[in-house]
Amino acid sequence: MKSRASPREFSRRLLKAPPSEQRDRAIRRAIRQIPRGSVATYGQVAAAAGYPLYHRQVAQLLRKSGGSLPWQRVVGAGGRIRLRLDGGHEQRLRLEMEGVKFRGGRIVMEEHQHVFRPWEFED
DNA sequence: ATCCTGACCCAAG
DNA sequence: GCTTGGGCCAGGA
Repeated sequence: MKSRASPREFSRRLLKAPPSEQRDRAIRRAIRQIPRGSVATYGQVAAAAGYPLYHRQVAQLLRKSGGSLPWQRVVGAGGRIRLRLDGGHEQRLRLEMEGVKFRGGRIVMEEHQHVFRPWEFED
């Protein structure tokens, strides 16, 4: 017999190529869950939406249609702002206006980390 | 089909 | 602490 897919590969295939529209809806829903003064990482948003390996697509979606979402509340792992130049500056200002504190170049995640509640995403 | 590009992530060094 | 390489994935050229 041929070698079988690893557990990780197995789950990856199950979640592979979901309709982009449905995926985007789930991601938007997750982002809208983040309250003022809190933040979540790209990876956490993706996982909360039901697509653990799609953190890059969260960023992709934000680039495309961030205007209709509280985009400033989605940050990089460790509370880092990943947007560059003016964009990054604006994101930081927007967050500080919501009361989010920074230490060095990072958000104080111990205070502002939003914890998603899985059951709020059931259909 | 192939190559390149991201608002990514993380284990290593 | 910071930098890097490799892994990930969709979308556009």
